[in-house]
Amino acid sequence: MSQTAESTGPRRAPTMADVAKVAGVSHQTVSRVLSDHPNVRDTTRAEVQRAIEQLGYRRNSSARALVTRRTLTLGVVACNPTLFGPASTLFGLEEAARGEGYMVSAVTLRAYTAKALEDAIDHLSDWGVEGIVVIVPHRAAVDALAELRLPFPVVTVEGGHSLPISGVSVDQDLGARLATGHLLAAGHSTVWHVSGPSDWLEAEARVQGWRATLEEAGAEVPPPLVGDWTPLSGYRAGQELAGRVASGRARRNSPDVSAVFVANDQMALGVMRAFREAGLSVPGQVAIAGFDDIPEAEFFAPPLTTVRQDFAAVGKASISLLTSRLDSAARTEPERVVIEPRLIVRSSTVS
Amino acid sequence: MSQTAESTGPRRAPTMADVAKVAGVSHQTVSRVLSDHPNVRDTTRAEVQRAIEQLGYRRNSSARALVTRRTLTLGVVACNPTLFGPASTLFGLEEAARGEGYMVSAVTLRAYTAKALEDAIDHLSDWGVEGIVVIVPHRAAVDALAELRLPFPVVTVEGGHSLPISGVSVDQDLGARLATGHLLAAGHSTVWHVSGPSDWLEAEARVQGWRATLEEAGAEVPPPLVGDWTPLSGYRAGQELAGRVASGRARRNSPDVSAVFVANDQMALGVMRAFREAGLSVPGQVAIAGFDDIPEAEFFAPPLTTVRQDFAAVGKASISLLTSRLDSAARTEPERVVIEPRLIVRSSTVS
DNA sequence: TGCCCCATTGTTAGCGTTCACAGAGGTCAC
DNA sequence: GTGACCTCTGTGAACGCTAACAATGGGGCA
Repeated sequence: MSQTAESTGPRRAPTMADVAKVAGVSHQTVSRVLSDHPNVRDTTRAEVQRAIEQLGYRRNSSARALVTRRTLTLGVVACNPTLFGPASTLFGLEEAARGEGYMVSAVTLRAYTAKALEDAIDHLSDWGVEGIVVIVPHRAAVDALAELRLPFPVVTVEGGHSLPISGVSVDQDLGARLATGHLLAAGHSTVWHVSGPSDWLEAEARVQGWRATLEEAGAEVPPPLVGDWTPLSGYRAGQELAGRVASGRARRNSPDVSAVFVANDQMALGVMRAFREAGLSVPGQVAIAGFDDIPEAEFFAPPLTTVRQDFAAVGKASISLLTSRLDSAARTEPERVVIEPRLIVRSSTVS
Repeated sequence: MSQTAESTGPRRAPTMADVAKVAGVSHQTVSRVLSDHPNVRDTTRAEVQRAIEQLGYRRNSSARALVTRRTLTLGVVACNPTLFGPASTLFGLEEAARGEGYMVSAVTLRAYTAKALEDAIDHLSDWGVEGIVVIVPHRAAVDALAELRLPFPVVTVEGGHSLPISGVSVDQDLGARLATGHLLAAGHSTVWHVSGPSDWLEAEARVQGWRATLEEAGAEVPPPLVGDWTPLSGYRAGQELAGRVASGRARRNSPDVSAVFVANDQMALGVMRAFREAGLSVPGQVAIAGFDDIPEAEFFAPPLTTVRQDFAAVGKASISLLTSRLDSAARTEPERVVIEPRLIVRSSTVS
């Protein structure tokens, strides 16, 4: 960190010309030193370095960007960064971007509408980002994204594979299969499901994996309950399920509730609370599996079996996808990276 | 969202001059239209707008920043944005910044060292941020920050009040008093404490508030157990406390464990798990209060009494502090905003 | 009619870099 | 000795924008 000039008055930041004058060279030589050009005599280089130090000079990024046509800035559109998944992805992503010399500017989305997405991207464009990562696993948003023909590369995170856009995603289908399969293997005749909102791609993929696993095993497929990722919605779904347990098979011919696969850990927490309040023991009477492996999951009552997603890897992959497209100006085909989730078995499914 | 030129070839983005030519005016008139200058005839303005639309023109932010000496970019240094607090703050902060026409660039910190902080700030400086918000409530970091004499305004979040730097913080002391007082009022003879790492300012303030409350009530002050904010560390502390309950007063003359104030909700979760495993009922045998009110807290087993911090307000306040310093170039005295926390009583403290 | 003023538009000069090229001076081989 | 070539350095021209000023033309008022 260079010291700021301590002189009096609101003097302007020193420029390359100032450094050049102090070092007794031309501004171009200063530029060469700064960009590590080989053809600079060592003594000259030292002289310039000293002048830079002395003045506390910093290269003006705007001027540089203007002439090089590179802002070295990447944009990120994230939905709610308060959620563990997006936040972790952002974390890994920023680290990777910084490692490659880029700056990350993030914009969050208040609403999941095409308009909001456009506004966010507009905002980023105004600042001259070279490319963007969109972490908005929402169908409407992704569709809107496909409509936009943007002048820079775009990489989606959990954006599905239906569109010709590069993207990184965790294999949600596999994750759901792991969890559902695990429950079936434990001897449950079928597995209920509390899903995320149906317009979220991740939610849909998990439903699909869950359903396919049941069908392949010849198990009955109960109607999924729909939540909104929040613990509260899980709680409501849990109350509904607890009611079914109480009334037993009698009710509507639907199968026994002895195992539930919940589409994320937060909702699973809500489901468990509802069961607890209904006097149902987990896993004694009902086994529960979640998705995400948030840091708290291990400490739930009981510790939650869940599907771990490597969000840091997702973030890293999205940046490398983006920067590779930036470097090879050629419009290559969309690329996709799929990351495998892992089942973490804890006591919410095994007694 | 404007359309990108669909023409063939990798043509450069249109400039103001291009727009001017199409509209049949000078580039300066285009500039006037873009900055809503009043003295432009309506017909001319319309003409220019049409040309802009037609070409898909966007103002080059670098060129603009170069001449106006304003990048309209704010930097944020955040510690682990995976934690609920920092993430929520960032969320509120970004929204506020965007509202005021700024872009937010975030850098995350891997390590809590002065070096890491300097690197992060260096990185932001390289991109020409006009000011930064530092969300690193870590003593070493804040001290390091004070050493740096930066050429732009800095606002800390939870940076304490010992330094002459502007900052926003939640009244941690008050929060701890609320929680501790609540437990004392419920009839507990004293309250144990599981604190955060001692080099975190928030942790220290909470310890202070807790201790002061006990002393003022004439209650015994048990030695605080130290955690690291993670559920696991809470779990360990919980095991330790459970051991004390088991061995009763006999042990070391320390007071009964019938109430625990835990410095954050995640650790409280760990403590509760330890108690559960030790066969201790909450709140029957031990009452527990946390801090933060993470979304999950309401669904813990049992739902957790905790201290809610309005992180969104913190983020918003930090931006308004920062932008006000940006506008009034005058070096005014450091300002401080303190936000009051609120006690949320749930069943972990009342049976 | 003549003058001033205002609304509107254009012209010119930077902002602080990098790039392309030119020039100076030395080394080397013939 | 001289031309080719290499190393090092400097000069001038962009990059795309805004700010300051100049210029034009019309209206109002004496």
